[in-house]
Amino acid sequence: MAEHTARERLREAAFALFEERGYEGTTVDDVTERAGVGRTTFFRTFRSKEDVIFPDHEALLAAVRARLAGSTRETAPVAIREAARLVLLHYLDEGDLALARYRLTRSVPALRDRESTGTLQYQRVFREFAHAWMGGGEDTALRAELLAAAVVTAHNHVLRRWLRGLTRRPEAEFDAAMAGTVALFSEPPAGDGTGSIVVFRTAKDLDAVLPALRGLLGEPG
Amino acid sequence: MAEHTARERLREAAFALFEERGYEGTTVDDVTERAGVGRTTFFRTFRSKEDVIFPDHEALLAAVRARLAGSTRETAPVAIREAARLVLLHYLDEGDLALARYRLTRSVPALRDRESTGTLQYQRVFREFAHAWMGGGEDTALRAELLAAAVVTAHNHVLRRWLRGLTRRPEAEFDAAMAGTVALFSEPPAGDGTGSIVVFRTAKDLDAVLPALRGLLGEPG
DNA sequence: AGAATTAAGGTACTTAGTACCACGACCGGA
DNA sequence: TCCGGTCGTGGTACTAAGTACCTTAATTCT
Repeated sequence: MAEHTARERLREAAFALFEERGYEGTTVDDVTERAGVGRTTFFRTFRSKEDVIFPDHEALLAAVRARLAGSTRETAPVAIREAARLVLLHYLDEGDLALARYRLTRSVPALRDRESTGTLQYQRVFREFAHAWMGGGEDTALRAELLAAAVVTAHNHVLRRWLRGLTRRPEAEFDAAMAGTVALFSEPPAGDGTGSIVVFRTAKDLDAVLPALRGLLGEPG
Repeated sequence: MAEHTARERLREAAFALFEERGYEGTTVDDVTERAGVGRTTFFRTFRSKEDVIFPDHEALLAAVRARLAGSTRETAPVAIREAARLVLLHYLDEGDLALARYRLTRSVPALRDRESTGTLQYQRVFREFAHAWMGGGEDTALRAELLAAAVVTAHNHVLRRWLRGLTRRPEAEFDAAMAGTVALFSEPPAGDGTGSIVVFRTAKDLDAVLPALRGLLGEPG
């Protein structure tokens, strides 16, 4: 179990050096030297120099996939919210480490790109499950993609606000943002296929139109 | 203007070799050898080995930015649609080249990642302009992000369908997809701020509720 | 024609990442 | 206790992308 120690030492050495000399100004040899391990060990522990910044990305992605895989069409909305929440909570849990990563990804284009592809992997997972839940047909492909994009975007938005210190209640904000966005793309009622989704704007107040709407829709008991 | 020739020769040699031996199995030296130019010229013409696959990404991004910059809040929806359409048309115009790129990006993870970060750059541009048009406040940041994500997602969806040979009318599909998505995120009517956006589902037919809706909303002349 | 600027090639170097081998610790079995 | 295997680790050597710098040919301006 010296693996654990080596991994930790490498990660700490890397973050420290990246802050001191910058990411590009630090070589892998510098990191291994400070960590007191061999160069080979670095590339055995992390696939690449960038990977040391995103050490548990794969695990987190797998967790999201597992959370979604354990769900069905009926529980899809809550599964999606909770899977995304899983990611948020992971970052919140990291604390300072997440902040250090944020500083790096903001200042180093290569790392920002790397992080972007990471979030797109989440998006892809959400899309695949959402599309499967929608039946997998070509007609629902776009909606699944839009849903996945919206989920990831909303998550990243809240996460970024927290990383910038703009909120102290990230979970609450996340719930609010997620509820608003997922609702837009959720599935129409299954069945006869004659239903409609209506989106409209009005200059009137919501309370003014609500009673009439209820009447219009029949408001079944 | 021998620049043009060298650039063209490099691009053709690169695509040919990538198809023959695969992307990873081809070195930059291989490409320059077939193109009959020096190695230095390659890296002067393209910033990296990956760049040869996406030669005019920067120019296209600038075109999008220019199209958006020449617009105002009032014309925002059409500007966004046309800016995105600009990108689509560029790819349609490329024809076989776009198809070759698609084959490569599908099979080589590094290239897929690279393309992803490219699309995210578009998304970023859309977001910035959309957010500015919404006033730039924190309260509209999420909506701007969602809008940008939706625009890029819809564009990519249609583009991919065309690349896969699933449609012969990409422009028409694009217009349809774009109209549906942009409408969801467009700005509420400016003014007193008392208006509402209503989204609801009904099992009834659209025609059945439409007359009542018109009456409800006052249908001003 | 001669000088100056520009485009291209060549050489040498740095660094990420890979392949392969060697050494030592630990561990089960004879 | 010794022996043989495996595993974690380090070392060496290599490939290939990307950079820095210098040189040379072509073109243009005076």
